[in-house]
Amino acid sequence: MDYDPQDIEERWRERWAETGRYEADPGDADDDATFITVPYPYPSGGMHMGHVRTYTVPDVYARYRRQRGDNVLFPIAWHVTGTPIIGAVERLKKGEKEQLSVLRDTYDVPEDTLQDLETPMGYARYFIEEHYKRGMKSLGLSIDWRREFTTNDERYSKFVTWQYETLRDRDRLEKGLHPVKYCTNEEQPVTTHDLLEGEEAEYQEYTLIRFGLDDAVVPMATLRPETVRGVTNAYVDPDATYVRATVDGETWLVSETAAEKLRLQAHEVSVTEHVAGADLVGRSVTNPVTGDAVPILPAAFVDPDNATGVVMSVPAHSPDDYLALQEAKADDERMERYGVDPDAVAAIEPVPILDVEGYGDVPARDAVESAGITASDDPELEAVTKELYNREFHGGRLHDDYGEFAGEVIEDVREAYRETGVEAGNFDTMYEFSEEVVCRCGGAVEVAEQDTWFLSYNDEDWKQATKRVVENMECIPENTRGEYDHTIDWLNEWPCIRNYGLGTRLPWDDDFVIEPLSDSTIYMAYYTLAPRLQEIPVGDLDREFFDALFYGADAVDDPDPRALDLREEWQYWYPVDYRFSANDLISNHLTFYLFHHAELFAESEWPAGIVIMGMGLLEGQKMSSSKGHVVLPDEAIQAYGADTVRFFLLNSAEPWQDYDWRADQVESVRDQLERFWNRATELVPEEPASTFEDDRPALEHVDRWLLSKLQRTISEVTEAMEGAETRTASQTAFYDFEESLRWYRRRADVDRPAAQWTLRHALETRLRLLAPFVPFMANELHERLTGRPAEEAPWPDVDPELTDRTVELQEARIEQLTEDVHDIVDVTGTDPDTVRVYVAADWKRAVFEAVAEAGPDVGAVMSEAMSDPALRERGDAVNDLAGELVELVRDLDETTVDTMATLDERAVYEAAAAFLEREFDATVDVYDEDADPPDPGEKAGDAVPFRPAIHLE
RNA sequence: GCGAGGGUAGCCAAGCCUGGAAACGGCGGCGGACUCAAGAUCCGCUCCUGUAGAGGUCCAAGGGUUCAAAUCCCUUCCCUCGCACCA
Repeated sequence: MDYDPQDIEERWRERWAETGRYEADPGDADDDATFITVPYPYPSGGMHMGHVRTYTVPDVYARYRRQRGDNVLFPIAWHVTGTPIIGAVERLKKGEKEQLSVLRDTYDVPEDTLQDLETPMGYARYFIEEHYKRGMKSLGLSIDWRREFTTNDERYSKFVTWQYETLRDRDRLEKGLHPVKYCTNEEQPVTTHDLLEGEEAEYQEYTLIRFGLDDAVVPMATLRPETVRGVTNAYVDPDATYVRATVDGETWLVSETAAEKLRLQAHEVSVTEHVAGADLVGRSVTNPVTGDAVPILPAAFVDPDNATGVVMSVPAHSPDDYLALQEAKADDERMERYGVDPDAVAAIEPVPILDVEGYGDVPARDAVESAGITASDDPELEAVTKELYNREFHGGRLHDDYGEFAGEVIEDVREAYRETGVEAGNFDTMYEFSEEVVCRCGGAVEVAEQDTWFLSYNDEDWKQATKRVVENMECIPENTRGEYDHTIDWLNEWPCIRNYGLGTRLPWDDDFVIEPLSDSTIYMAYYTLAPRLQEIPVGDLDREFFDALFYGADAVDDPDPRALDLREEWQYWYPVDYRFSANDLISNHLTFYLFHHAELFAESEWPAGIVIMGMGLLEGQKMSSSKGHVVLPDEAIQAYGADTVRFFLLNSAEPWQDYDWRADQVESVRDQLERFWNRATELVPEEPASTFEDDRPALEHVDRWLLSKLQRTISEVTEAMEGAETRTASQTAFYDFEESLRWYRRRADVDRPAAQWTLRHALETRLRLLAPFVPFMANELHERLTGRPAEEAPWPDVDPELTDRTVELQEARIEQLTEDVHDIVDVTGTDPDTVRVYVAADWKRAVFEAVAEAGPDVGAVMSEAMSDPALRERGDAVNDLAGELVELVRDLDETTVDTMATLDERAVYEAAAAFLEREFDATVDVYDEDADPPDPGEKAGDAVPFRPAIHLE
């Protein structure tokens, strides 16, 4: 019967759906409950091959644990919180070309369905049903479908509400100011998806150095606050409009636009007077740190729309400032026009504040001079500046007048220096974007500061508790452990609410919604409750209900019995044994997951393990739905079958390694599976027999060899699966054993009943090992072979009765001999009629015994051998041979060597003579070297134990 | 810059932790068997040299440790990913 994956797979899908095969419920207390999760998909688009492995790896592990007898729960749900889906719907409604192309071309959304996607939940629902669910079912994922939910469900919101109320009570939430993107036209915060320009823009935190001018503060914005001692002058744009304004009760002088920005950034601002930039030029301002008075000079390069519109000049360390100063000095006329005394300008000299290797006293001068730059419009200036800034930041050491910071490298102390200045009242802070940002409505977007709730991931005791979670957790691969610790150390407060989006409202202020990374930290617990929670009215799911559920009957005055009932269910499944996730989520989602479990649940419910998965490429390149560079699971399953897709994904790399979906490789996998299928069906009997154990025929040497290899396969596959090494496991069960089978078919008369029995036994075992990977094919064949699906059969155990080291070693000799004869045939280009094989003489054998006795040490072997008078005579020859044999034995364990010592080589080769005659179409004669054999090629003397001499005629 | 992971024969890729095989396997290529033929299947070969199972030169580059290094150490070059308030 031909391999027809579509037919086979469809039948199993139906069967699994009809029987609810993977629905898991709590069983007996002594059951082994295994709970496996994976981040729920975010259906802002369709599922493509990049997602497929993410869900297939945990499925394979789940199937493995089930075969090992565990009660396994593998659920899924849908993350619809936040703004991406809303953004996608907006773009669709506006008829954006790019968005329509992604939907129509990349994800094949039918034309008449597009309008259903015009509401957020309609959009989400389409991709959930038509892509994710359909794809997951096609792939045969062993999911308990009764437990699915979305994060927009009202009961889920009740659960998140409980979580955030609890966190607030425990002081893990705090209120504070936070920079947000704010559209000045729409007068509201916007997200990255709302932007027309500047999606890449970053928040830059400027330090404002509070220079003084009479009674007013002139805040100079800088990213390098430590250069404050090197300021020689200030610059304003003489043509721009500045204002005198009251800012938080003080008088400030800033550009007109800066005043507006300061107002957005939580300052009280009222403008009292407009001032022309030119009127400020020529006046002097006082440096708050040094107390020095420096002049304000005119400069056209000052941008009044950036930061405060007033900049300080540090000519010793800024190439721009250095050149601007040179230009000012060279243009007396211009200075005079603005009422600046040219002599005062001429007197300005750069003031160095740090030393940096590779530059002289005045690094900026060196930098521009060595690059041959003379004008501030030189295109090379930017690169030179960047280079200098970098060198100064990473290697610049501050001069002595920096007090406690003297001698320190900028990189290490900039932040501390800044804070000291802020505390002393000399510095302030202002945010600005790194580039221009424009809203889709056309309005300018500025940085605003808004009151926000934060999760206090910076709390030291919370960090410590989370580190204990990591300590007790299994990290796969192990080298990710440090990354969690690193993230915990570095994590700061996290703003956990947004102004809009789908999801749960902040319980005490429904203007805000809890953002996606914050509403998904403990939802694994919700899986254990989801189906039965449906029976409980939403109104009953209050704080008390969940307190009773998660903290027990004693936690509340009047516990709801339904909550206590659910508590048992939760406790049965929790903790999560393995969460399968992706590398880039360590620095946020996964660590949040650990934080919240550490805080909210007892140690016994903490995450037990996380498996990190690598990412997927398509034909060597990153997948991208916007470029259409994706493969949809449906297409691939249609073309190759789900088993092929699964096997390729699991077999081409270990879960934590990156993999590359390549059509030619996938095709080859499909061919391999087909070949396997064809071979297997030849062994399927007319009537399925449940077992052949009762009528096992007498086995021959080769049969025992294959069965012994099979035992080795079982133990290797099992060990690999325990470590979630799906590549090693599938490689071993499939390809490696295939190698053994190839040899077996060559060696054995496979029509014998014993061979048939052996092949069927091996097939049955292998189907069970492969069932997690290719469940459709493995179950089908196993059922045809034995009457029950592979997944109903237990995971194979190693049968010590069938493990036979001696047989394996014997067969290895025959393989070696065959290969050697082949080599000689190839090299000589002859076609022998006679193959003579000479087994090493007895004394050589004795040397091997000495090696086995003394171990891999030539000296020890020699003293052992020399005690034998017969060997002593042969002195040098024994020494040479001992060296050779020690080499041979070095890597082998003692049991193997001892077994080798008992091997009767002559008998082994003679038993294989018939095979060798077939193989080479020649007469094969086996002789003892020391029995005076016919030796036309004078080869017999070359024989060595386990390496017989060969002569071809 | 910081943190992580890499660079292995035409391509993909194992081995590296726990030094001791020109280095698993696949794809592609070449030759052969079977066949009317094609496909499938099977068997060889696929760094260089070689009419005897061998020798030579190799695992980004350069040094070092060692009797012995793809494997350990150092230096350099190159690639990928993350560095947040975004899922």
